[in-house]
Amino acid sequence: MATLADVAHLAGVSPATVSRIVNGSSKPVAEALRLRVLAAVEELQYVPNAHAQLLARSHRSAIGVIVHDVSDPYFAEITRGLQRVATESGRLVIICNSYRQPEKELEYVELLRAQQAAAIILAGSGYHDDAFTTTLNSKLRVYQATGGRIAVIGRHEYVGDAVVPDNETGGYLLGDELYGLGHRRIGVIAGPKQLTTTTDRIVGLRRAARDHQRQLPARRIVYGDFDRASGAAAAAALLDAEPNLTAIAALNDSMAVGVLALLRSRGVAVPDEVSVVGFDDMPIASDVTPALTTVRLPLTEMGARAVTLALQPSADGNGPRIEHMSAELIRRESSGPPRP
Amino acid sequence: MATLADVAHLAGVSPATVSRIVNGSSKPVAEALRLRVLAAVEELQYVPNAHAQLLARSHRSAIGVIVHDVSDPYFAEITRGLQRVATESGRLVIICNSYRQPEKELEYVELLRAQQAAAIILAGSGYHDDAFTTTLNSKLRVYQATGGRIAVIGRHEYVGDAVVPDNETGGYLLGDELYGLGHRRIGVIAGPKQLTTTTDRIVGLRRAARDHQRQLPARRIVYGDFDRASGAAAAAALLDAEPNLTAIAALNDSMAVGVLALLRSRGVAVPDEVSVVGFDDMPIASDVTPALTTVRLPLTEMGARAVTLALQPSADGNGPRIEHMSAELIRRESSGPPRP
DNA sequence: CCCTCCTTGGTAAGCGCTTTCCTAGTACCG
DNA sequence: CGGTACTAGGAAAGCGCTTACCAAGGAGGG
Repeated sequence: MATLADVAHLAGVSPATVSRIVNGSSKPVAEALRLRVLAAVEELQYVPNAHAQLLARSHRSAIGVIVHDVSDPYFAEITRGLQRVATESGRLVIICNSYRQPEKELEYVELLRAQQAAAIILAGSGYHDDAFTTTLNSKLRVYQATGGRIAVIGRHEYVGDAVVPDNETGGYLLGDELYGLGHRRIGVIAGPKQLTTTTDRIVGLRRAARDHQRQLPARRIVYGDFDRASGAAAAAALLDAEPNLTAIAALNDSMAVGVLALLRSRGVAVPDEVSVVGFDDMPIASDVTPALTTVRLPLTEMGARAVTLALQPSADGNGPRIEHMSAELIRRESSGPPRP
Repeated sequence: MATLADVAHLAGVSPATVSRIVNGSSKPVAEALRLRVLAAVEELQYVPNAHAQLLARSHRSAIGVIVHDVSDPYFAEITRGLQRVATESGRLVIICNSYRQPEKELEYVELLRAQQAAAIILAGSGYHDDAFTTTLNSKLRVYQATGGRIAVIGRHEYVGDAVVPDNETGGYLLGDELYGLGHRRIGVIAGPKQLTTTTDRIVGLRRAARDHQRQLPARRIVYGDFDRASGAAAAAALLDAEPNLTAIAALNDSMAVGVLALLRSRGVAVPDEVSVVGFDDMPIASDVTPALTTVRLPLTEMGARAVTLALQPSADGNGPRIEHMSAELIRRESSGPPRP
């Protein structure tokens, strides 16, 4: 691998000069030298060693993002927005998949610290696990203390700025829609119990029930894994226990798609016999039959905001900034009034 | 940020000792010192600077992967397999999205070289653009010359080892299925013309036509973008031009889903009036109605193989190794015999 | 014509770590 | 008890780059 010194030697100048030319430093350099050096760079196919640069400059540049899984469309969207902004300011994005394992998140915070990341973006739901939250928080605080910036997407119990989607309102919109259509016996397929996303959405659903003078009994809530298979399984369990449900609210679209598949296999018509609604408005929501009524979250935008938040230091140092992102009901064909 | 020297100072030992303890070097260290150092590490929340380590060790560790877009399920699957293997051997994976812009690929090769990546995995289709191919190849060769390893997924015109999915056979399987069912007028919705993936799949389709004593006229091939919207648009164009098609083969599932949506909107029954087949067997293929007949590629496996290939130096230096991954027809409900 | 000031390029001191080589201390043998 | 052979820890030389500081030379003014 060609080094700065090699280039300097070939061009017959000092390393300092090469460095200045290659990085476009403010220091003026004679045109003749400049060309000679550039020619040497080209000849040796010189590319500066990013690690050495980082070490010498000692100012961080990369941005780390910790998600449950990038291949999940939810995080893919967020990551896309995030990458756009980061790339615009010439920063490398390091993507870390925790696969919903809390310990992995801790490891990754450490790794990003080791990588001298300028900021860590924590995307995805938090866990209801106080011990873990405390540990993570203390690790984050250490990172912050050494100048690291932190932004969190979709949870709020951590240090650092936050972009929070309005999960509670989203749940409310879904509940309001179903109760408004006249449904009375509604089953809910929630995500993992320990995720705050899950509980927030349920709280919204409950509030809608209350507003419609109904209630949502705990036995009608089944917990899944936010994936398709668990959606189908949960729907089966729900229908077996409560055969006369008229609507099922799945708390994300993947599970809703699973519900749709199960209902089809049992010959249950949607929405004529049972209405189904999802959450997140993933691309798939509009591709299934019937197209899914769901709640849209501005995911790309959320990713972009998180980076922006992380990169621009808070004007005044008073406390973390929080940006709320609103949820929106997308009405499609999978929901309708219950059969009389 | 605490440094090695800080730890050494706090523990009252030399930096060398701390380094040895922290990295678990082979050199034996007295237990008492060891504990004192570990305590200091804990107290200062010391994490070694990865860049400094890299520089000092001067041996590469990260793996770079260049894909069109990770949020595309096709690449998401590949990346997942790749990450698994890479993480097992303690390597950082740097994901680069080219968004199908050739220049971006060149930039990323440079970036990965700067990052001292141990290997570059090039995933996704190549381009039919000789100038570009030559440039990329020369950049890759420079990288290779300095000890970088290269593996390529799904194309073969480059230096380095390759994992190639059998696109041609996949196309053949699709064609064989449709012609075998009795279809005679088949429309094809291909991907971008300049991608080798597209042309390989078409070649397979043509071979199947020949084997069935038919042919596939160029006017029945429309080129899309591998995304849903272009699938729908292409299907519309195809049907307007050739109203009596009995089958449409989309060369990936996203476009097939678009086709399905368009047909539904026009009230065309699938597969009774028109059969539809896709390619890739993305998760969505089994979620749409009717579920999509398609061709499965072992994507996760391909990602994993690519890393393995890249990391283990070829036993004998004779030429790049090529691993073929077989395609498999997945028969679902979207294809059937043409209406008599 | 001399002195000063500015311009341009070079010198060298790190950035935080690893690792080779060395030294001092200990154990063991004759 | 003296000498050899290890052993455990430290000193220091880089890894490839940036940048503060310095020096030399030329221009311009008195």
